[in-house]
Amino acid sequence: MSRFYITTPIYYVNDAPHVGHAYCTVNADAMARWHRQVGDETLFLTGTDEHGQKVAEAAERNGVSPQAWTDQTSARFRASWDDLNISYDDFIRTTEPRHYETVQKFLTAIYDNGYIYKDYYRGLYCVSCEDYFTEEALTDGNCPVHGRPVVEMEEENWFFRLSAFQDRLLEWYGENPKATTPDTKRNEAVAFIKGGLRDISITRSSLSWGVPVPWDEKHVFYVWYDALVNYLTAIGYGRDEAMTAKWWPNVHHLIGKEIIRFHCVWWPAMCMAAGIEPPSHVQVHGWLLVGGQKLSKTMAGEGSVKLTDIAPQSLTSEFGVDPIRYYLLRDTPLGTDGDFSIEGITARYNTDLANNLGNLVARVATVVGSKCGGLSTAPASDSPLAAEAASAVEVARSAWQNFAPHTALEATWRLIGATNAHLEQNAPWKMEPGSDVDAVMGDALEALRIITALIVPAMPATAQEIWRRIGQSGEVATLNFDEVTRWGQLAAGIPITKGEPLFPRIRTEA
RNA sequence: GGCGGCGUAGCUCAGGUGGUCAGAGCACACGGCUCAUAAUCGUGUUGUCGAGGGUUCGAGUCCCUCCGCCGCUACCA
Repeated sequence: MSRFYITTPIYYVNDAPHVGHAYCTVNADAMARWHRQVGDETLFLTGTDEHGQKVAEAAERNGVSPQAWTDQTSARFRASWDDLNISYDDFIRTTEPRHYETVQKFLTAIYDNGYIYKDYYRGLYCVSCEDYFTEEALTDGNCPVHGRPVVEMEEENWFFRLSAFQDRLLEWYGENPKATTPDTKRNEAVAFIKGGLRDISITRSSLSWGVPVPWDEKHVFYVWYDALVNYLTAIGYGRDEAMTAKWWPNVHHLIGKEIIRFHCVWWPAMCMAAGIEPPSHVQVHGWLLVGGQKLSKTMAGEGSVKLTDIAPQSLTSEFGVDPIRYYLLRDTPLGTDGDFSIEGITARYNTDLANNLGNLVARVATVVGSKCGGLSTAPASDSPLAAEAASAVEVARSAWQNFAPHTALEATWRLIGATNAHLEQNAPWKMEPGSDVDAVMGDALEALRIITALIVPAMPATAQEIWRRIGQSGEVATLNFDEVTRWGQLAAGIPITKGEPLFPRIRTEA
């Protein structure tokens, strides 16, 4: 047995939970569920990032304290994840005492190792924004937000000596080419490092909503520097050495491509500076890009809808939780950008869920009812479906192991297709009740039993419902993947339940 | 500007090291079946593999040029 530690980014509380967050979180959840199925001791971490100037400002605008504000907004993420059936083991908030303690210990270790020094940050500052801008970011030499002149300012900051890690990072990526996947994203990070690393300021003295710098009370850590450390907070860094040693550095950070630099450059360097191993793996995913007609009609008065405008719950309430989970996992391979559209969801729903899987469950139950007295029959050990099932199981296993949910599901649906074909070839509905029908339906039921185990990571609730209908006891998700997917275990004589259609077909207007 | 990627059937895309590599799914057409959510099964059509040139006995697959699209090129979610 091994361990599996997977994380999502912690989401910024000022954002409303949207489909982009859901995409990442559902993928992490499916991965965590699969690893639990194979018996890995699993830790699945998500949470919210609650510091920084924008949060402080939003709280003030709303007339509440920053803590009260983040309490409200963090809860929206929990509600979204509960709705999507996300099985996180820990939900971290960066305003928790445990996080303050770990951040301070971690950054003090870097400080003690000599990689943090005091200097002045110089830049063009907009007084209205209370923010710095680069030359290129200006509009006609003025602040792009307020259109007012910027002033050259300098601020005393603490800096992290990122430049000291350029060679070590390159060496590390040379030895660990799979530390960031897919390769194209790793190449991006490496190219960035090769371009030369500059030191970066990691504290602010202009605001107080952050983790205090232990050796300089006038400063708080810049939000990214506190945020990245959450991955260590959850495993007790600085507080529980045994727990930290147990989970680190074998972690899988699932992130979006927009934050590669922080996770694939800064974060490994920070770990090196603190004297611990860098995270073993960062899996980068692409973005979903909004397309389609309906979305634009319903959600945007004029023009384009952004993915960040779409609340996950607006989708689950219309299509159901498992269909949305399935769509997010199946439609877009992890690592590339994908299209997001209502038409796409509907197509997946009708084709894969209603026609293939749902209909299979229904027709099997009906024929068992009419030809086998409603009771299960035993599968044949030499059924052609046994080989199909073994193949699907093998492909799925390898795919989940390699962060490719869409491949695992594709293989599962090939088995569903093979099972439908098996029924067509044998046409049990034409046969008289007896051993021939029993053999055909035993094979179909057994294939369905294995299919059910295969869809657990993607559609846990649906899996459990099919499990119940085919007369199996207990929770399918708790059964060992390798054992439960072995052909030939279905017992005869168990009542099979027909039930309502699992996924009623969606009628689309022409 | 520099570095990197992409352009393959109507759509979404597979195609390490050149020789069944011209493919899959969806869509479409025809046929079968009627157990099932008008679902399902079988068969089939579509492509000068972005353009041009080169290397080779042989190139989506290597080289050059061009066209088009995209990403990264540093800090404040």
